[in-house]
Order: sequence, then C-alpha cells, then structure tokens
Amino acid sequence: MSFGDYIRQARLARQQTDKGYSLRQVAGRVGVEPAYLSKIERDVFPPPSEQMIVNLAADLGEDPDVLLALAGKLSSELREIIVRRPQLFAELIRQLKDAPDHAILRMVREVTDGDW
Amino acid sequence: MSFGDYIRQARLARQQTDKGYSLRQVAGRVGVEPAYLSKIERDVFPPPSEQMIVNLAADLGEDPDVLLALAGKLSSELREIIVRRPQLFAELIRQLKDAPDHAILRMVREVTDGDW
DNA sequence: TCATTTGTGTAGTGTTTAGTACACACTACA
DNA sequence: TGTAGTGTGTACTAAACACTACACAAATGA
Repeated sequence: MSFGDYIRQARLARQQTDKGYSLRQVAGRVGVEPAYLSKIERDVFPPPSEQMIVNLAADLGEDPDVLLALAGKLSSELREIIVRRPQLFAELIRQLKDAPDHAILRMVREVTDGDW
Repeated sequence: MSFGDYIRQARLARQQTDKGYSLRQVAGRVGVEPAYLSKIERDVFPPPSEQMIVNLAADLGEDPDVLLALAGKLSSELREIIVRRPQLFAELIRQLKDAPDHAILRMVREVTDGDW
C-alpha cells in the first residue's frame, strides 16, 4: 500500500465516528494547505517532509515509524543513534537483514531485560 | 573531527607514499571537479552526495559507513533494511541507544552464530 | 434554497542540494 | 626558464524538494 492510500484510509476510518477528520480539518491541524494534503492522499505528490509525517501520525493516531517507512524515510532520531556508532550498528543491521522477526524480537527482549 | 578534515587527512596520508593521491587525481577518479573536492576537504561546502562519499571511501580505502556517519548520513542500503520492518528495527535501535558497545557486539555474534 | 463545507485542479514559488566552469597563483623540476 | 602539476577563489546553475494561493464544482444541511 502506498503512503497516500494509507493515510487516506486512516483518515476516513476516523471520519466515520468523528466529524473533525475532514481533509480540511486535518490539514489545518497538521499545518498545511488542504489542496496539498489532498494531492498527497492521492499520491499526486510524493510523501511530505518528516515533520509533516510526524504531525500526521500524531493527529491520526498512527505509528510514526510505520508512516515514515511507507514514505521510504527513517526518522532522524534513529538515524542519529546509528550515526553515533556507525560500524557497530551497520554490522548488526546487516546481520539482521534476513533474520526472522522472532529472532529480532528476542533481541529486543534481551536488551529490555538489561542483561549486560 | 569534521568530514572535510577526515578525508583530507586520509588523502594526505596516502599521498606520502603514493603520488597518485593529489587532490586533482582523487577528484578525477571519484568523478568531480577538483575545486569541489577542495571545498569539501576544507568544509567550505557541506559533505557531498552518498554516491560520492562511497566513491571516496573506495578510493581512499576508508570505511564507507564511517565516512557517511561523519557526513551525518546513513547508507540507503541500511535504510532500506530498516524500512522493510520499521517497528521491529525501531524498537531494537531505541533499546540499544545507550547500551555499551560490548552488548551490541555480543548481539552481532549471536546472530553470526545463527542460533535462531 | 442558500450558506457552508467538502475535496480537487491549475499555477506558481522559495529553499536546498549537489554540483560545474574557469581563472588564478604557487611550487617542482628538467 | 618554462611547463606541468598543485590547490583554491569566484561565479554560476540545474534539478529536486516542499510546499502555497486561489479558484472551482459538488455535496450537505439548516
């Protein structure tokens, strides 16, 4: 699914139960022109800036990492973490490229348990 | 150390023993104008494109991930891996933000040993 | 029925990115 | 002593990015 499709669906879903989710109102809260959001929802324009994606995620109650990923972007927050220790993270990520989801999840839990 | 400083030093180090590492020759092999490389080495211009950084790394025998990191960038290769499974990787990376190096290294080895 | 609200088409714009082109002065060296 | 190679200053630019401004037709709803 494209970025545009995704946010249009998310918005329409909200609009079912909440009148405040017209394209114009969302655009207003997010801080852009309605015509611009319209084009983005229909993939006439490419996905917007990281800031606008984050704002959209907050307004629509979606996961910003997922929305950014649909836009082919990575949050600057995560980029900065990696860039601080490029070799370490580069190797880890390459190793995990083809690992199954559960293997990665297990790592997350290992670290959560803080056993270092 | 800045990106410019770093590549200038790397180039000058090579130039000690190899005449083929003048600014002009490196620029030629990498595929840019000498004046441009000159400005980059002195941080008059911001770091160049990912492609040029990768070419520079290859020519100077440096680690492309490190060079990209000095430029504040992440290779599109790594970005794509993350973007394929954004939630999983986002959580892992955030968890590892403040983990000590050896903890991350241990993870790398765990995956290398392929115990999933 | 008429004012409001809705989404959308067309056109234009400021900023950033990622460079090029050319001339110049200095140094090495044959 | 000239010519080949060195790095650098100034000026310019093409393309991509991230939007805005305004007008318009269709639907809604009091």
